[in-house]
Amino acid sequence: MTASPSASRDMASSRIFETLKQDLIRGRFAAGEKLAISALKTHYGVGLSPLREALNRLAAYGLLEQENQRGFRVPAMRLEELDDIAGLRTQLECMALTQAFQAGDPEWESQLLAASHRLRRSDEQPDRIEEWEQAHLRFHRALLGACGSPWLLRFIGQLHDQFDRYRRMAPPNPGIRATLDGQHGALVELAMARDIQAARALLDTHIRLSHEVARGCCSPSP
Amino acid sequence: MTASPSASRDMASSRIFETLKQDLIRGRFAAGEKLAISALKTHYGVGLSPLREALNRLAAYGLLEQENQRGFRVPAMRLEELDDIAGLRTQLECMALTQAFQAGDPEWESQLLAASHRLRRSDEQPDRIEEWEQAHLRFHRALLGACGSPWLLRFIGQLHDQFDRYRRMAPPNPGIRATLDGQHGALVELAMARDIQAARALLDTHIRLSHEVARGCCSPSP
DNA sequence: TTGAATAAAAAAATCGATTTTCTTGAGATG
DNA sequence: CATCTCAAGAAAATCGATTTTTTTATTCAA
Repeated sequence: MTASPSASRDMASSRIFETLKQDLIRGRFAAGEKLAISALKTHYGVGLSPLREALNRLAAYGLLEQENQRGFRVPAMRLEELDDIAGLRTQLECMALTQAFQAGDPEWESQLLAASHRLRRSDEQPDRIEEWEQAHLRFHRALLGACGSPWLLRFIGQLHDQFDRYRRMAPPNPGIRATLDGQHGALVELAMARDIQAARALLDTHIRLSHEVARGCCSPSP
Repeated sequence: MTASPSASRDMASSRIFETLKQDLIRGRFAAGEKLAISALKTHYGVGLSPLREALNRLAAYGLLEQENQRGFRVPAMRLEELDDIAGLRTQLECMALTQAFQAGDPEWESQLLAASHRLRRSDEQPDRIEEWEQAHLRFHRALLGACGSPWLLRFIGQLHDQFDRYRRMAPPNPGIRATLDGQHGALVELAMARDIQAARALLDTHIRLSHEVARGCCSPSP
């Protein structure tokens, strides 16, 4: 039973893709920074070919920009783009929520309860940020997972990654954060009751509030 | 003044990406087919590295599937997926249409009229399919281009490419096609009048009708 | 005949080196 | 003093060869 998360069965290009993706979302590179390919090569200990393939995939995904013969660059942080991402995310997630409520079966309810429980546990461990991030992402995926539209879920996931790049750059706001944490539980209750109207309103508020926090990404963190 | 469309200033990987993308949408590869990389290499006359980078980008874009250590495969045609693509495309395009009508300025109107005119000209030349396809794509882009959301436009473009792969595989239907052609002109009129309600209804019908045609992709063409 | 094991062949992924392109800065020119 | 030219250096893109993995073909045992 081999169950390592980043199995070495995967290709080097896939492994470095996932690693770089996480590092980009976590903000380990400066916004607007030009990536020095040979530096990445030595830093991550991979060859040139798999590295370049990963960079190409990330560019197609929207987490990097490729300039003509000038390599790759981390996209700049633009408040205007964050607003676009957040607004569209709200609309797509509300759309998916409605469909998930209509199509959700008992298995979906179970998965949602499980994801909600894991997230609540992570809320209590403020030092384990990466675990909370994973639990949070999985919760939102579980909430909408039953919507029945793979393409909608794909786009929502892509927007979520983009959004998180901004949110994780912003200074934390414990007050708002507590509110957001509570909303996760409330969303589950509304899901069980299939209260579409209230749930849409709450999800809208939830993303809008998170958007407000993320908007701090461009101010200096004191 | 050098103005070639596929300038050789571009990297080989970008050129082969565009070429392969078009060939995939045009259905030059069988659905489900496994791509023989060395065959592509000789057929397109490119090296291995730029080719693999292009394949990786296409996989991230959704026009290819990458299997773990087994290369790349053309996605199968599944009616279920076409329905997903068409349904989501309808919702996203109607969303963008509303925003474009609200934000559209005189420049947008001009571009739309120009694109509409080019498309009507292409309608009259049934032998030049590729030119019509380009004019058609540009018309739909012009219609929604003023919506103000780059991410929404990105997703719509991606869905349009996916949709076209199915539509171009389906046998043509001259009757429906004539109706669809007429709807393009009607959409322009409604755009000029900023009649959001009617335009949304018409765009919905337009995509639904095109969807019906595309659904023929899996039947044998007699 | 079926099924497992394995060796040969084919294909994919990766590496190391080369070619091409961009960037930088010194020196020439107006 | 600003601007231009061009060569040296750095970086990116590409090529050819090697390594790894999968697929196919074959043999042997049940």
